Amino acid sequence: MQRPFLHPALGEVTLESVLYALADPVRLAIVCKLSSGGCPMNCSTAAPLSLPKSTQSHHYQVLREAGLIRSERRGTEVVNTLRCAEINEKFPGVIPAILAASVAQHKAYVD
Amino acid sequence: MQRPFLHPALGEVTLESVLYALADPVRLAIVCKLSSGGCPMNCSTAAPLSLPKSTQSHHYQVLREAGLIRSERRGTEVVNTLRCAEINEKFPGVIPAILAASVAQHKAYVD
DNA sequence: TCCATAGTTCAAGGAAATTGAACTATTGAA
DNA sequence: TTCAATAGTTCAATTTCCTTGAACTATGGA
Repeated sequence: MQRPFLHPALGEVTLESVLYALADPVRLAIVCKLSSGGCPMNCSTAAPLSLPKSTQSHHYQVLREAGLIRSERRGTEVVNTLRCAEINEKFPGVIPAILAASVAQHKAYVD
Repeated sequence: MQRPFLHPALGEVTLESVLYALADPVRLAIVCKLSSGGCPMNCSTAAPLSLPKSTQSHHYQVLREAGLIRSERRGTEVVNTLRCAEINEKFPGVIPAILAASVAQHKAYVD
């Protein structure tokens, strides 16, 4: 058995660490993908392609410790779900506004 | 004459750099203070006390380059104003939600 | 049992944050 | 005009953080 994942309680989640986690383009992309996917996703699926696995692993750890995702082992893979609903209770509107802005920004880039 | 401050055009402002700038506790505090003050404020006034001036200067530079503040020299001091209205056009709701969450977080800490 | 898959951990190199010290620019007073 | 005070900036050094290759662990299937 590998060491279990540690998830902060909602009370331990700070605005600064949430913003810090989302400030990185890779992590924001992961969160957007998890959000748009609608269902739990393993690490390789949600992360941008061609990113070294060790780097991916690090980014998932940051997202986990910030309280943004919950990770569970399922066989050989790790399945991740967003904790947006919880965080939205504590910091109303923050995550939805950021996700919407991220989508809008990418649309603007394509146009 | 000192070199003039450079402010990115709204089109150059990215969500990632805005979040990055706000992810730091000192910079978030500066933005909150500028927001709650309602009027332009010089650097020393808006920054937390006891922070070295060189560190303050660095944080203001990050805020400026992220597009969050506009800085103008007035005599010996630099007067800073928030660019929230502009950014709110580009990324609706992001800044208000973060500012509200920051206020709520500090209230919760006091309680 | 052996191999492939999916991640983790560790260590090293490179990039970024913090801050003391020296500097610049402006203002006001003598 | 000269001097001193005020408000920031710049530079350089230290420390701290990020990225990633290499080696490793754990699970599941052939």
